[in-house]
Amino acid sequence: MTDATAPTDDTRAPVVPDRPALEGLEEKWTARWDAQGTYRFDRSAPAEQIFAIDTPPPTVSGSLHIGHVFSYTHTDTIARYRRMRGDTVFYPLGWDDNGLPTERRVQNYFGVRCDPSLHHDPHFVPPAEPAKQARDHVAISRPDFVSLCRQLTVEDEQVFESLFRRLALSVDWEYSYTTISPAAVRASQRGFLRLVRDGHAYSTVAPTQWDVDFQTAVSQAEMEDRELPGAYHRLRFTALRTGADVEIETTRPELLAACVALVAHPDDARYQPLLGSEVRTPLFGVQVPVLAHPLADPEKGSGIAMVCTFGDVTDVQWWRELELPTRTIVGRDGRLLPVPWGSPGWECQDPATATTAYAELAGRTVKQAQRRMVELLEASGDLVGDVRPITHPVKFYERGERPLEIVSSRQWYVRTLALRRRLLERGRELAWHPAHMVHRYEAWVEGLNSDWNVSRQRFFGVPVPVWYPLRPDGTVDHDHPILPEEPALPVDPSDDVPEGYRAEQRGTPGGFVGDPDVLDTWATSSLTPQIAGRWEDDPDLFARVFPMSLRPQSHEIIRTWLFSTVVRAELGHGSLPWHDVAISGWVLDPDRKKMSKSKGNVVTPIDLLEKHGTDAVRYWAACGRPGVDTAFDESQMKVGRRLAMKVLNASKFALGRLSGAPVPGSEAIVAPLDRAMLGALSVVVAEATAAFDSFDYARALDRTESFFWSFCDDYVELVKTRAYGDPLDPGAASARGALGLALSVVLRLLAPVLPYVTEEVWSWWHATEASVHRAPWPIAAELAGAADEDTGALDVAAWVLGEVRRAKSDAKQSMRAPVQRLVVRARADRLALLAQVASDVADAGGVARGGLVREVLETGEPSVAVYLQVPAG
RNA sequence: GGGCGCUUAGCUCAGUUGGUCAGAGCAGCUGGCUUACAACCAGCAGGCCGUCGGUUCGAGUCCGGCAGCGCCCA
Repeated sequence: MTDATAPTDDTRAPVVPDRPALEGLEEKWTARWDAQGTYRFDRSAPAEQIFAIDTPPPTVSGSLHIGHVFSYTHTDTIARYRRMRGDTVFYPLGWDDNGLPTERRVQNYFGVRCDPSLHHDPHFVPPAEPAKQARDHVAISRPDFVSLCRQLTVEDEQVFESLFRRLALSVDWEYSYTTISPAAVRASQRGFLRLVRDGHAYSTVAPTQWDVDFQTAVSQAEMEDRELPGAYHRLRFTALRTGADVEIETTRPELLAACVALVAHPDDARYQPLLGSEVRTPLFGVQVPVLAHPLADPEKGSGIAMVCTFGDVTDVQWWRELELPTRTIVGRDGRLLPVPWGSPGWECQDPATATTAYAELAGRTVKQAQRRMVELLEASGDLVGDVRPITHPVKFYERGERPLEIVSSRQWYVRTLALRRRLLERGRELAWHPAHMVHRYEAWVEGLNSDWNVSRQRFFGVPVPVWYPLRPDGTVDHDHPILPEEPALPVDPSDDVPEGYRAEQRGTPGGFVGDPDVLDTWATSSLTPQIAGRWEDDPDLFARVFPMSLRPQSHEIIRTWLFSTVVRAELGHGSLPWHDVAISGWVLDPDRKKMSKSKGNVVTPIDLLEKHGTDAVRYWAACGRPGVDTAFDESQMKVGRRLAMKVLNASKFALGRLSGAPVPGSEAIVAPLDRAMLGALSVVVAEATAAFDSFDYARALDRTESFFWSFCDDYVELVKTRAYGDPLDPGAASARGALGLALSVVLRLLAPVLPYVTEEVWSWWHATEASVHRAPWPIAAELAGAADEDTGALDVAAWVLGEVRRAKSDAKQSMRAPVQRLVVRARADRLALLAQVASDVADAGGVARGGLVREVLETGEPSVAVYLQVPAG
């Protein structure tokens, strides 16, 4: 039979160490929890009983930092709370091994480079001495490269896992996953193929943001603006009809050869006569139309702009909406391509002149070409006036070093633009903590300007599971992709052969080629609920855990991880991926700057854990309000350590009073002081519970902690004399019962934040196999029989005791100094309360027998007069 | 340029429906070895709650302007 009011049936006579210590608790309990399966997920639980957490999989090739400790602690407090509330918590942790960071690490570590055109070599061994220079790296196939990536990430995962175990994350490690495991690749490819099947994904040639160093396409979510110096150059075009000059301003004169039109605002009177006519470009003598478009800003430069293939996203828009031709001159390596002047598409006034001029530019990087172009224009007299330096935002890949170029290339896209309205609705259905974070999501969805490009021209990642037929002439037929059957997944098209083909047909006319690309890492990470829940591989598990309960994450990846996960759940499952989202803030350095390696202000988490102890570091983390950026503050960890020590010592006192005689039940708790204390605790239980229910671990901790400190400072001092009395005395029995009950409740309230010290104390008076982390969360009913609703008795007692302490301190006396006479003047109702606790107050204050005097006060301020051994005044 | 958030004691921060809300901890100062705790305890001092205006009987608390900081987006 279970009894909600008696959750600690497994108590036993307390055995309290002589000198309790924090040292050694972490090793001891980490091992014990592991051995006992304390945090094991019970997969037989019904879905409605499961609390599933979609934990961020850390990038293991990145470095561990204090931000991990911070945000993962937040999640863990929630997990522990839900577990104590009786939920079956599904709390797996994955490792994100995908993507560029791992690739670069492997290249340098082994001295290799991936060449997707090569095939798997079963006898491959990495070079004994990795070459220093990238150009000397050994070229290997994608499967061999990926295998090296796996090899290295396994080691990295160990480092993370040991930190997280020490941090006491109550994860069930049996359910760990990696984003590059066959199961995750299978899920990712299956998800992609279903998007293709359902028409949510398509491939097309389109202008694409391109990083010229990484040689890959980049999605909108991976781009950022950086302020760079630039300059306006005023270029002179010539109107064909009149021969008049037409001056335009551009920050990218090197793209002049790619010019396909000029545009002006339709209402701009200056250029209305020109609209519909043609002008000739300087140097190359190309005829281009002058067109109208509202995006041309009359205020900017000369008010008329040059449209190129493609200088920026506005060029793309003009190209698309005005149906302009393309003149591609920037190659994928960021250098200017050769141009066949005079041939179709490159018609010009005088091909020989154009060729001569362009010869100065071809093969140069855009930056070099710009310098040379300026010289050429100056020489020809087509550069008008001086260049005007400006600072302007330029698009970069977030990991890149050179500005993105826009190139036309074939990519796979997921249709997100068409989904915008639905995604906004989904965002509003989610419960956001804190609520205002929904704005980040909405701003992002509303600002979407392209479908989600999921192709990446990388090697280590999930291969795009697609082949293409080769026509008899050897060209690729992209319109009839060959898709694998799901049971064949995972596949690597660079190595596997599609149904109906033979390996020898790869790359031959009439044969096939594999898609050389991999999927965007977010295309896989967006499926973490599906991967963790073993979607399709374990339908029973998946049905129980999906949609999940909670997504915890930080705010800077709302536009990437959160957004893409919502997209995939919507397109793949017609649901939200989770009900609640809890956003953690950042860890700032003491100067309120973002912590970063380049600033040298990063602290190694493991050192902190060793220096202050896990509970202390978790305390600091749990003080950081949900969603609020928090300063890194070691002094707060010291406070956490004091709190942990206090738990040990206060428990030693309380449990020391409980040994030797049976612990009284609620019915023995009769002293007004005790009942008032438990009444106050009852309020704290309600507040902490409400706070945790809304994912506010910080508030729950705040309430519990402030109760606990005043419990120690005031209540324990007030009750001490009774607690040391004969256990058979009713006053002593009441004190012992109250101490036991309060300690039990407080330990459980603190357990989510301080897992080690609370477990240690719990073990002093509970059965060996019991864990505070499996104990039921305290509820009001436990206290109901022993608590009085906020009578104020404890309040009055603490007030008078405080006055006594002040008097002794003012008199520079020891707190043990006896008090001859204590006169309390207050209203009658306060005095009535004081009467209930008078002996406790007198005992705690060292007041002589009969020395406590109460005087009723009709008006005026209440006061306490303290007469020490040597009467003052 | 648009959006969101922040601005309370030297420092880090609480203050949830407007009425003991002017608080906590740290740092500082002064005392105290007190049978849970000296890695401790007790006490003291500390602020026109960024600024200007508005609503109200009453405003850190609501509204608007401004300034500074941070982040997101253009």
